[in-house]
Amino acid sequence: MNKHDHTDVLINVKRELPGDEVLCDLSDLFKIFGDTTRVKILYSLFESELCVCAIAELLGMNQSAISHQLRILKDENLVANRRSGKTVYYYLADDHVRTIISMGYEHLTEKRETVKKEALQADE
Amino acid sequence: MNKHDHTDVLINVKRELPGDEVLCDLSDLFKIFGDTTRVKILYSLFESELCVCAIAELLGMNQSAISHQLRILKDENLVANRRSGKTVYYYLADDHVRTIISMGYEHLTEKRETVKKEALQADE
DNA sequence: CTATCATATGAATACACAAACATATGAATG
DNA sequence: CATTCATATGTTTGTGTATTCATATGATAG
Repeated sequence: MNKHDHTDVLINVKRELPGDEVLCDLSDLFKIFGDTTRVKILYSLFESELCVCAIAELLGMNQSAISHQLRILKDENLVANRRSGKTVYYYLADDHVRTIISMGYEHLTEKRETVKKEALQADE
Repeated sequence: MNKHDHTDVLINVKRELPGDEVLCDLSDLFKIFGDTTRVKILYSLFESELCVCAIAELLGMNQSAISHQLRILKDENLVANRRSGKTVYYYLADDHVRTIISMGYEHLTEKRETVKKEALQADE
């Protein structure tokens, strides 16, 4: 073997790496959070449950667009809904949503601080 | 106003909702995790730092594809690298990566258990 | 049971982006 | 300094998907 060899390291890594299906499910989950509209919807529901047209009004978007996204969120068990007459109220189905988003938020703010620091150092 | 009105609720929601830019950055961050290849790379780095071709070998993919993804991960400050001669070793730059992924993983396992329970109930 | 409001769904379009291919940079070795 | 190995980058192509428009379902009131 002339080119450099990684079999030793890879043995350990492979052992700890979850199966393909799990990793796909994981990225599929994060894909849900990887859309501005969906994040906005979820964040809005932090405060209180909302009906579809309220969300549409809030985000300045089509009712249809919101409905489509809510369906995706519901299919992934991130939101649930209850019907009251003609209107349907959506709410967060899971506290993990809050945690996951907060975690991302924290990462962002730390990153921003780092950028600030670097800018200050560059000024000196 | 005949159609139903949400101004009251929306006032509160609007007050707590972060600005557009923050929410975009947030979804952009999650978008990074929303790709199987990138999740696999990140998960691999949980164990130990790895050079590009080791990752390529591990995932059975092009070196080019891996490089492109590593660049994206680096731009988002999720991984960093060090050079040792010809080879470049990548490693996790931030412990948030572990937390975020673990959080997603946890959500998934709970969801799986719910599905199992439902299946059991359906059997009865 | 018809009209209207609230939501859902189907189809079409437009855009983003991952992977592959080709090629460039960059470091070490003889 | 030319060659080879390791990685990076530019470009293209195909696929996935968010949004919109049009329309369907579902519920209530008169």
